[in-house]
Amino acid sequence: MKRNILSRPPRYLPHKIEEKWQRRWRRHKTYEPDFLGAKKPFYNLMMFPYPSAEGLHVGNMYAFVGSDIYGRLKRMQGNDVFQPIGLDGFGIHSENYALKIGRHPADQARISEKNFYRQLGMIGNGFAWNERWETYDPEYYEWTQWIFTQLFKNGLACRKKAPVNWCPSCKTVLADEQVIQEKCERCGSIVIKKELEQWFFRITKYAERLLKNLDKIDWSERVKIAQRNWIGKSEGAQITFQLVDVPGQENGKHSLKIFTTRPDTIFGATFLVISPERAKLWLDIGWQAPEDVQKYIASAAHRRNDPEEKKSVEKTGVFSGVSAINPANKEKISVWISDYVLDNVGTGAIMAVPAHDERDFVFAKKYGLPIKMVVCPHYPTPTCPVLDNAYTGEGHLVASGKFDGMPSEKARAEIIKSVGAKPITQYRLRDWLISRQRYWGAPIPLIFCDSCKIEVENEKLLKKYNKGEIENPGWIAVPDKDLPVRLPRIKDFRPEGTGVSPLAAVKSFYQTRCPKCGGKARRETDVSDTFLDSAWYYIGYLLQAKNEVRSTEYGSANLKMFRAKNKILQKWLPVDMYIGGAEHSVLHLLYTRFLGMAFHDWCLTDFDEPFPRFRAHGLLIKDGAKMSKSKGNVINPDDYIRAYGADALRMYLMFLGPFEQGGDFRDDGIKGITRFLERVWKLMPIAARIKKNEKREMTKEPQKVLHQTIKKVTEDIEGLQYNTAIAQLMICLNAFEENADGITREDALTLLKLLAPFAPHAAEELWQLSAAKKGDAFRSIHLEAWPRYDKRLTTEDTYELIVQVNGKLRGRVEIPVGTTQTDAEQAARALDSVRTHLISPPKKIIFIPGRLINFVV
RNA sequence: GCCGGAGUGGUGGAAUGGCAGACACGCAUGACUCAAAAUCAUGUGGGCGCAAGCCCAUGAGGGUUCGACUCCCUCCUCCGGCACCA
Repeated sequence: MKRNILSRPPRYLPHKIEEKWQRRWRRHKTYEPDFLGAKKPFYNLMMFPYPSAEGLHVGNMYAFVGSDIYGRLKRMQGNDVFQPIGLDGFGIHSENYALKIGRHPADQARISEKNFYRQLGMIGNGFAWNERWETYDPEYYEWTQWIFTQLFKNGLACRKKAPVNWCPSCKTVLADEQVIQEKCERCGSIVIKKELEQWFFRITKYAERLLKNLDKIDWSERVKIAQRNWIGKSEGAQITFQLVDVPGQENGKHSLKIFTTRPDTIFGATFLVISPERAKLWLDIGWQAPEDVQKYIASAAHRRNDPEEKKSVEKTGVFSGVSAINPANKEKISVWISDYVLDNVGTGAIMAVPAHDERDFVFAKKYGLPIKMVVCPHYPTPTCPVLDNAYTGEGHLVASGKFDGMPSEKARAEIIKSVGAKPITQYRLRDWLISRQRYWGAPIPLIFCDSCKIEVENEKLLKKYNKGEIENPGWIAVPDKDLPVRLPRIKDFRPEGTGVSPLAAVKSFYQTRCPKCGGKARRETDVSDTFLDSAWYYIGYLLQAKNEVRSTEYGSANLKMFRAKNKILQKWLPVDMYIGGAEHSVLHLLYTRFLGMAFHDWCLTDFDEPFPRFRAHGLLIKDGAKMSKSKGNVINPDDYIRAYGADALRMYLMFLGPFEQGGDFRDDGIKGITRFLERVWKLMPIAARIKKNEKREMTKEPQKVLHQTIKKVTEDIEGLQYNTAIAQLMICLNAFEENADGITREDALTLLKLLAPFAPHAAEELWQLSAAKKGDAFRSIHLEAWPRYDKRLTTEDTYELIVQVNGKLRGRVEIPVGTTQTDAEQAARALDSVRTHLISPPKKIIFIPGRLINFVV
């Protein structure tokens, strides 16, 4: 084989080799780990894509290649790498497209699937194809449903009536996390609030743990910060104010609880404000409010639901006529109703301290309410400034009775005690709204039985129910043996906007028997949020491990199945390296952590953080803007792969900027990579001429560069600094070409190994041509050992000393490593440029061995 | 408004507080060619200078330091996230 290339050096023709190696790798199961026998399991995961009909775009490829390079390094370093692939094809995103083009989502899924897998195969990643699966596969969503029933049985799923986000275009409710700047995450329509009864997952039960665990996981800092903000912990107090002047009621009969993080400012609380929703509740229980107040309450509620009006930041409000007593100073203050108070935060009521809260200040100014300063930033200077906006910082208390002079931080606890308030921790995080009134999703595996509900209404059970021991009366989980609840193929899958799923019109679907009493019962017809599908997929791949043990063989015995796979789960989980987009900071990544904790608490797994290490990749943009269909700047990798080959595109994508930062896709740079690969191609036959044992006198330079390259490429891949790793490979090639006679075959093969993660096909082809002997069984370069560097060769024995005068570069001298300051100084002074600038004797000499000498005059 | 990230040649981008602009793209000139493409060679931040060389330069302005792209403060611009969260 070697002789061949010597006589007729082959040209680099990517399309001739890439498909060949992709096929061969699959046939030889090059990237399939031995799940039970693996000695050093390494789970390398990249967020799986949702198969949009347009196909894989170059941004997906960017992320996948970045993950693959890391995985390939780990594999060559001797790990058993598992790098799965699948499709997140259930859910609104896929369904909306199907609706748009008028094709059934199930049919569209098959089409997209084929196209996606074709494209994913072309990019040259080391995927374990055997374990792939799709979230809409009934075998997959059987598990999704089983997890749902587990959440239900463990008290983490509950049905609640609450004001929820409703997308008028997608005609379904959405979780808080899926509302991006008041808009639907999928279609961009402005979301409105609707009061509906829905299924929720109790993620709030885990709020503190989700927050605290962030400290122990190794994640991109920006994602941790996003999660911290989203969970939004705030510590404060619940304070009770007695109400007076309630029409037709005795004073002191009613009270109002408010939440504040600044109890220290209570002496400055000059009025209270309640949300319009809260006020409406008062009306409902018989409050005789003046007519204008009633009017306001009705209009404010309307405003909140109007997509146009809700954008307004202008605060409106009305005096309720009711007053309250400030428990700190016993002053009588007015109670207002305003839309700037949110109903779902705290108690839906606040104490307004206009001097120390921006919003209260604006409101007080507008309605001429008193502003009383109680925290002074300049204490003990008695004069406090006249405020033209609120002072929200810390200081010392004034006008606060016996607390005068106390630092505000300290006063918080003291005042809580003195007014008999309750210290409380609040989270911004809300429960995860899981129901969707749509068709294309996993049906929620619950059944409602009227007669079982009535049972709850007997006295004994009712007591339990009231104590919170029985939840969701009448609702029963579909037993494991009846899973999956198959999504029927229906003709009319269009969402109606009536608040129910299209499945609610399918009698054969919802009519069923109660698993408990056997009576007539009705299935839940909503489907679950897509994010439930993706919240456990990392386990899903492992459940697929070794194709022969598929869930069908185990029937519906899911728990048993889980246990049967336990060895594999224990061996491979948690995920060693997870890479994905930062846009999932508070969506997928939060939900997955929540489920991970639940699994752990149910003793299904022995870890509570599924992704101890996560890195967010950057965004690939085009002409400074995000790639999107609407802008028409989405790039399909197919054309580029056809023209330049997958290897060139891979390397180009990785070369255009730091992986974690992203970059701008401009195709003029891809040529440089092609040139590089062609030069590597030409170098191999030259290097092959010299065998190891007849080693010529190796010039020191290229060998040094090679070992520096091993070091740099290894470290850079570990740190996801792919752009500089590629630059170093180029430097190495440049050095090799300059000394083409001095390099050996071994040197060239080492360079190939370093190139392998980036350009897997080209590296494989050249490796097989140059390294493999005729008749040998196929052994992929990607399973070869990663090169190690010789420390002696990465360090120099002389160096260029930088010579500065007053910090300005004046020259350099070559001196041996370890030269003393005196000798270095002497060498430096010998330079003409130093002599001209050193007009007077230096006051000070800074000498940094190995680097520079600086004469300060 | 708050919280992140970033601002460096014509372009993408390199630089543990120590040679600013690695590595590429592009461009220019030359070689090869009838010619072009490809390839190879050389040059390529700005200003002054025949040259050696000198000066200026990392969004703007200050500061710390012998020395700042890098650390600190103030401000401007862009990108991303959150947004009346009490």
